[in-house]
Amino acid sequence: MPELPEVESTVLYLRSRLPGRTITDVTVRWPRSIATPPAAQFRQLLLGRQFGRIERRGKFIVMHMHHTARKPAATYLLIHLRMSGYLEFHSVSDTPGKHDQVIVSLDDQSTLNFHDTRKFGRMWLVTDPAEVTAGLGAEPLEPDFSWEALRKILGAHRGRIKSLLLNQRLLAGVGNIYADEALWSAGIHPLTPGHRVSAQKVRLLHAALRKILRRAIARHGTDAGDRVVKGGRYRPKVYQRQGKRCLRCGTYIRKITVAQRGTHICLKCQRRVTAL
DNA sequence: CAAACTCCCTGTTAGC
DNA sequence: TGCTAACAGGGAGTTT
Repeated sequence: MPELPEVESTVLYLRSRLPGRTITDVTVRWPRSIATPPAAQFRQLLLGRQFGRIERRGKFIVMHMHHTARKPAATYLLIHLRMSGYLEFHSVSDTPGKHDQVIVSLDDQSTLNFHDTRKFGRMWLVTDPAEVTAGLGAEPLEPDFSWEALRKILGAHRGRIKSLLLNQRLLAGVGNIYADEALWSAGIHPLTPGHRVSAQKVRLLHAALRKILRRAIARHGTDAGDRVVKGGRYRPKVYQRQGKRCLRCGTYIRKITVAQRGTHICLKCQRRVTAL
């Protein structure tokens, strides 16, 4: 499931091929993949446009589309891969796969295919990316994201820390894999109330988050066996390792449910905080 | 403010 | 073997 590192890897990949390319056709095979505008308009507005800068905000891919004489309004194409989406280049002569929901033809005989088995992914075409990303919280890899900034976020909430880490309005880009990895690394139990995480643990969590996210980007993300991220070489330390031994202490990794999400923990390394 | 639940989807897996 | 039901999960929305 694409999270910050997987989306960042996708962005780096797209940057190597898309800027400068012009769209010659758009085929929407599953209209609900387009959040806005309606599919026909989406296609019409994209025809003849050229790709500009490509960025990431949280788990969103943000692509600037150059304006043209006929289409002067600034336009941004945003993509959220959600559970099962990924982007892949094909040749125009290739037959689209069963799960290719949107196909964008380019002026170099290639196509950009939005493959999405579970159809949860979405694309937006807007004049201002903020229309989509306005509610997002801090970028954990931004230089100004200090441990004090994390402390301020956690200190303001009594909810379970795992829920807080997954909340995109607080932190942008962290999902189930890296939330579990960071909490294990920092030795924090996922049910700990945010405001009860000690300053020392916040420091550890802050360092762990950044280190793990950077490391995962360098490894092109995590291949969690869902084939969404092909060739990702980040190896989780606890995620999906239930029943195996903790790499730090040897205790068996447990799997529990927190906030309706599978959560992997080492009960010895991640002590539950009960004292006030 | 927090937590739980519902919905959107389909491949995978467990159960019979 | 073949079928069905449960399950996973990001995020928006609704209910408790």
